[in-house]
Amino acid sequence: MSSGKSNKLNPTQADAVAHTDGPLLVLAGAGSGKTRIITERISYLIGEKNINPSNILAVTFTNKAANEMKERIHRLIGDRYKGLWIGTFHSVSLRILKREIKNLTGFKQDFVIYDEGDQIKLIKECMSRLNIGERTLEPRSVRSKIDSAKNKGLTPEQIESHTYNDRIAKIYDLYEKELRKLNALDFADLLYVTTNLFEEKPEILRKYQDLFHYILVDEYQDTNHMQYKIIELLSRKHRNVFVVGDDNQSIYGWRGADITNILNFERDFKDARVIKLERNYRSTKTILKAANELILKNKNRHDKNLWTEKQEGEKLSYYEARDERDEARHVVSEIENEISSSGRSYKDIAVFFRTNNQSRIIEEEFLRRNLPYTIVGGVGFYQRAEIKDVLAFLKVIANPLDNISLGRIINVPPRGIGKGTVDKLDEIARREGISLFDSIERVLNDKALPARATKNLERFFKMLSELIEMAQGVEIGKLLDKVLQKTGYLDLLEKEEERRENVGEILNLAAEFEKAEENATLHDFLDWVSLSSDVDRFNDKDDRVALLTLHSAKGLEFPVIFIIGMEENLIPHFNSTKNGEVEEERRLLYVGLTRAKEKVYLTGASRRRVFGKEERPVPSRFIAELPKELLVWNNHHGSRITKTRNTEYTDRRRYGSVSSRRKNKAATSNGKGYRAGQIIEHPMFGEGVIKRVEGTGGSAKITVSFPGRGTKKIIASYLERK
DNA sequence: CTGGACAAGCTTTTT
DNA sequence: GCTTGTCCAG
Repeated sequence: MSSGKSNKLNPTQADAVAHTDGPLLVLAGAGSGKTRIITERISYLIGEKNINPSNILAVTFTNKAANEMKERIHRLIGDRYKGLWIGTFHSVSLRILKREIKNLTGFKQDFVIYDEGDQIKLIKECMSRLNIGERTLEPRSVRSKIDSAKNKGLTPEQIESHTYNDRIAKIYDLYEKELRKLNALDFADLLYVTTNLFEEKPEILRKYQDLFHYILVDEYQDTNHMQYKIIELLSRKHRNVFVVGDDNQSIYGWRGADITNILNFERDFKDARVIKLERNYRSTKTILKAANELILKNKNRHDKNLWTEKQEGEKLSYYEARDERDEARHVVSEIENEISSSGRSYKDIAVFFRTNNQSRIIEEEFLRRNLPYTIVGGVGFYQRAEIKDVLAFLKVIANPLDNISLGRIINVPPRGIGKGTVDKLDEIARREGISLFDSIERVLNDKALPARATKNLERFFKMLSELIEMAQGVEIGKLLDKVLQKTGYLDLLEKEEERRENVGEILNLAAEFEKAEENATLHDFLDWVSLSSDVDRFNDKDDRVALLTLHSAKGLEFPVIFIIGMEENLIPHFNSTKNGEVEEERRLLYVGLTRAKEKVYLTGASRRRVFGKEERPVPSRFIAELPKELLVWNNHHGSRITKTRNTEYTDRRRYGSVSSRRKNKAATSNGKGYRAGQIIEHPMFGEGVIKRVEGTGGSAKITVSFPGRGTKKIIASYLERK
């Protein structure tokens, strides 16, 4: 990313930056200064060409990329950039919709955004209403089918007439109607409805066509059809589309990204120029050669050959571990090596994996050896139950029509409104065609429920009404505070350190948001949260090793990288080999390799537990596709590093059997060790039995079952041994 | 209505 | 193996 150290642009780069009018495709190989081209060009347009920043639209793939660009442009031209339209496709669309959606019938301006979880809940509801069992059709796959239809701009009727299952079309149809009723838009809607708006209201389209004299798109290879459509529509008047991308890094096909957008750019935009940036400023010759060689195996690509002036550099290392534990241990010991003998810092190093669940075992090993790390993504911050709960409260306050969120929190924390009551409310809401929220009021007026339920419901309704009233005019942080208190959510978390911290984090986010955005409303905050991702929160200033998926690694760079799980069925992933998507998997690995500046470590295991079953994986076909002479091959029998061998020997004994391993864990962690089955005492909960131990020492997370009080996750230092 | 025990299911990647 | 959903006793 920061390849812009060399202060002068090379001739090709300069050519792209100063390109005059008309469509231009910049095919920018990995590490060729892609971000720099865009930021320099925007600065050039504003600074040299005196273009008004509000006439420029720049679209990126992640919020992080957008923020980085903003910062860089600021550095180049100071405050003159203000007014520039910059953001992700989703956030730009949202901004347009917030202004214009009232012009479309059936939509309201104060809509909320539904994430994947909300979608699935709603789809389940639709399915049950259509009497379609979850066994015959998986809600998850229905969701992705609906999503991909929307990403292609297809209506329920259109997919019905296609080869699609007509049941999907029926669910899709009902789902859409429900979304409108709930006053909600899902992710795909943000793009889909924007295109519809442009197509149905030519005068609105014209307004934005007039506005955007210059349009720039980053990561063009990852655009889907709707995104293409938006760009195509908006650029019809001025025709100044400047897109930057690398077809070799297209890795979001599964999410509807359409690689033909970049492959057919010259066909879609007449008189388009194409500039290729083939000089890489990031990686050593060796790394680049390996990556080039690998990607050559793909057929579907623009021709492009990356080169560099950097030195040869070290060969890639490939280690075939005994099992996933040995793999983790190898990674950790190589990292320790890099730190002690090569003088690197933790933040110079990253570990990539194909699937999130691979991170757990690495994390355990890091904890054991006390290496600082951050996990980017994973069980995402925004996916955590407590965060979703808190946000659901806010969503209901912002939009009482939101049945899905209301359903989530109506009995959280438990307040005596059980399934029976909720079912009743649902029934009334459906029969009367009103929202769940309104049905509560109805029920209370009609006194249609048993006394106890009525009382509980009344209390809840009163509380919610008060909060809704309060929400007017009060700061988001304050409101959040009140919500936590009044709903009793804070009490619920009293003993849950980690969850409380997470809730604290959302309070921080609210405060930060309010500082950054003047006069921000609750709606603005919720929108912002909906469009934020965990990668956006990744902060590369802390001195920690980064643990992340290959997908989230895109756009980043590190001196040293590890790619673990180099096995068939992992990369290429099982699902891709079936679906003929191996080329995308190869690109994914290509993305991973080209993140490295100096050194690449690849690892795989010859045994691995998958779904709790012992498997014997085969090395990834991609290993064989890398030039042999650039790989240093090692396995766990090898004698390359005596240190590795020693740890392995002791570890084999240590992990020989579950029981000996547990004993050992308890015995080794200097008196603070815990193991499952042990009886402990907690100052609040009293005696309990340990169910699970994660990590070691005082900071270990211990899952304990307390008779009569449930299972809790507790930090070890809060416990007493019995 | 609540909590706990148990079973079933599932795991690709994310704006 | 872990998380989610379901069923049952209190």
